[in-house]
Amino acid sequence: MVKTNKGRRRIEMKKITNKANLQISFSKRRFGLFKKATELCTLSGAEILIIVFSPGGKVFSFGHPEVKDLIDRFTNGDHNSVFLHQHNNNQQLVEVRPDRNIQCLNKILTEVHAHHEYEINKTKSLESLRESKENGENWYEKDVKELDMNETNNLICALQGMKEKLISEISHNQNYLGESSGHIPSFGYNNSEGIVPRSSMNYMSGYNFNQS
Amino acid sequence: MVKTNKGRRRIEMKKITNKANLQISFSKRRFGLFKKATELCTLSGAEILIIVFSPGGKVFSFGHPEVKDLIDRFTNGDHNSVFLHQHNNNQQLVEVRPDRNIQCLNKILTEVHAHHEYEINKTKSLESLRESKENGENWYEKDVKELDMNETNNLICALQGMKEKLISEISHNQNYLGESSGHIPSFGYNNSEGIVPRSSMNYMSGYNFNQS
DNA sequence: AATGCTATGCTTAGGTT
DNA sequence: AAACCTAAGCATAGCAT
Repeated sequence: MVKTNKGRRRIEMKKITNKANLQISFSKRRFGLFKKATELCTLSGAEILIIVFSPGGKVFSFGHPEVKDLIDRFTNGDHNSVFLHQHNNNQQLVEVRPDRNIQCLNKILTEVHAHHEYEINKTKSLESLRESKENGENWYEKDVKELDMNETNNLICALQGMKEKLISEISHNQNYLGESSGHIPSFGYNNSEGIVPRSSMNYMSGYNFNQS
Repeated sequence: MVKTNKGRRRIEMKKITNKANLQISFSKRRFGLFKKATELCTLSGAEILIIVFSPGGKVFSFGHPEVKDLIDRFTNGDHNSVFLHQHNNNQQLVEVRPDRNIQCLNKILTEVHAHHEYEINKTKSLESLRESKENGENWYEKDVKELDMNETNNLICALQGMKEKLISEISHNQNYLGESSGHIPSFGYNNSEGIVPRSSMNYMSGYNFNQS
């Protein structure tokens, strides 16, 4: 048995051209990345979300422990944020300004937060309309100009609340973050569903995952 | 000068109790994680988002290249998603079902996507109200019951569009994803602002970042 | 406290099975 | 192809400054 194994070799830090090598390397390194994240969570108690869009168009994600909690914490506190990025293949790492980053991250989470309020209002409105429908009313299906007096009153009543909400939004303008309460849409790791322990996989003696 | 350096030593994979060690280890490993992510991006062309909530309450994030693109891609395609997680400190990794994960991730991105349409509509409505205000009209500040005939017509006109939107939402129900177009809120790494090249930092000869 | 050092442990590129 | 093997390369724990 001739040993021709040369061990790991340094590779140039640029996109791998060989397609088979790229797939293998992606797979190994993705796992390595998630393992590092797991270790960081365990050792320091940090909470981490990772989303990886693979070159093959698949999506892999890592979340610990529940992103709902992460969003809550992010939304309520003030934080620093640092972006690291390798810039233009020029062998340098760059740092993005924390204040800019916090704006970026705040934006996405603000969208999520704000949208939830929108969802609540929409649900109420839809229920109100359905209720009318169940009561045999049909004014909401007519054009406004065709409504009779009673139906017009119904419309005006139903829309009164919306008008108030609209006006109140003028004063809120776009600062709708920070004072709403209630459920925030959550995603990520969830202890109560979807967890599949892999009994044959021991953390210390090796690891492998199906990419599915 | 006596060399007492014993080199790296294996540590137990559990939360570090010594607070100073924890901080140093977190800092080093967070950087290592982001470096691995950078390499994975460069080597395979993957696109990655990482958010880390530190034990100290800070938030660090990594994004490449722009999350807008990531959201677009995620929203339009079908993907597989794999969660890795160390479960209950029992030295095993677990895998979360891809179909559950995709639902979770879809949810958050759907929220973002849908909220943008809401934002567009809100902006239009607000502009319409401001326009009226600039024209010296003040019907929108009165209670509905106090409006005169002309003002009532204004209100009905302004609300006609909202009613139509509301009704159209009945048919859409909650399947508002997938057919909207236009700008999607974006965050993350952005080439055009906030990038701070660190001239003294060479990728090959070492690296360090301020945690800020 | 943040950075430098370095021996050791861990990751992984390329090969083999 | 998918899992295994091996040694070179890389990350980092503990210490020093």
